[in-house]
Amino acid sequence: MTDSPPDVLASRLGYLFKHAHARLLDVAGPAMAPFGIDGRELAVLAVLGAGAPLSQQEAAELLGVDRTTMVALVDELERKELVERHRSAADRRKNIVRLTEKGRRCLEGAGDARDAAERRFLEPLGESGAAGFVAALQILAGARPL
Amino acid sequence: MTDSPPDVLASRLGYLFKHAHARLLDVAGPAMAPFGIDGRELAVLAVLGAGAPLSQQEAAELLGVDRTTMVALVDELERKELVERHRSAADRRKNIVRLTEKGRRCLEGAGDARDAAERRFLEPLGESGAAGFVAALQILAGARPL
DNA sequence: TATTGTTATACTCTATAACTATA
DNA sequence: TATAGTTATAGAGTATAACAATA
Repeated sequence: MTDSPPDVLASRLGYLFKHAHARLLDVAGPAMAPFGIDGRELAVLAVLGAGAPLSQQEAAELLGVDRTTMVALVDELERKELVERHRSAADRRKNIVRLTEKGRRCLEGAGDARDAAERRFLEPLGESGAAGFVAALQILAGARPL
Repeated sequence: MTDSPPDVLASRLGYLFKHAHARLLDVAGPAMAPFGIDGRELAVLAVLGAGAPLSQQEAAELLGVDRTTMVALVDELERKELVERHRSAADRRKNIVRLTEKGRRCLEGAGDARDAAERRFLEPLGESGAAGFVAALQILAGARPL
């Protein structure tokens, strides 16, 4: 990553998104590493642990990834014994994906680590600056009604 | 892209960066398409058009891409007749990459189109909100001293 | 020896198409 | 016929290793 980019790039949103995201990964990646998962896997654990039981496809839709991508993601999480597939009794085409006890502990530990990493990442903005930034980002990401 | 993501995701910076960036591409991609280039190619034209003549490696460092990636990028821009390679007389290992007249016109037109697209993207934040957001993003991307 | 550009190669992430089993 | 999961495959984008020309 470039440390001091030229002016022609410093105002380009695409460049700024890419590099800000890369800096976030620099902080959050090592924070989650001790738990043996990365950010995408943590996001899967989070939606599975959030509330109602989900099928693979339902989880994929929530995360905005393809259902074929979800197959590999669940394969890996199952290999790590963090989730289990169960055929749905109501609709035997569906795989209900459940957190294991180990998965729940991992979600909790890695989630806390990632939250702390995000706070460190946002630190340069100050407390109110960080809150305003996240709110703006939620609007731009379409995660919040206008 | 998910339209209304669940709460467990709406506060995650990685998710927000990914989806905000995707929304930006939705707006900026079509805006640049009439000029036959994408955002990465426009970024190359921009650093080449900014000031001093650059070698491939120097341009690659400014953009934060690998020098092997730059080879393919310059190949494509040369095929479109937007840039020209010239062996440096001072150091014959180096390729100085220069904008052609066509490249300069493309930089100007596509640059304006992209600027307008970015303004539309930021519109929901209001004028001062947008300025604050970009300033914060520059800090987080390391594009601006703290 | 080190550096620039280049090629070949591989790896990650993602998407499309086709198959299976269920509905 | 349509859907959920799966597999195979292919396309970006990027990175590593090795080579030729040059320093």
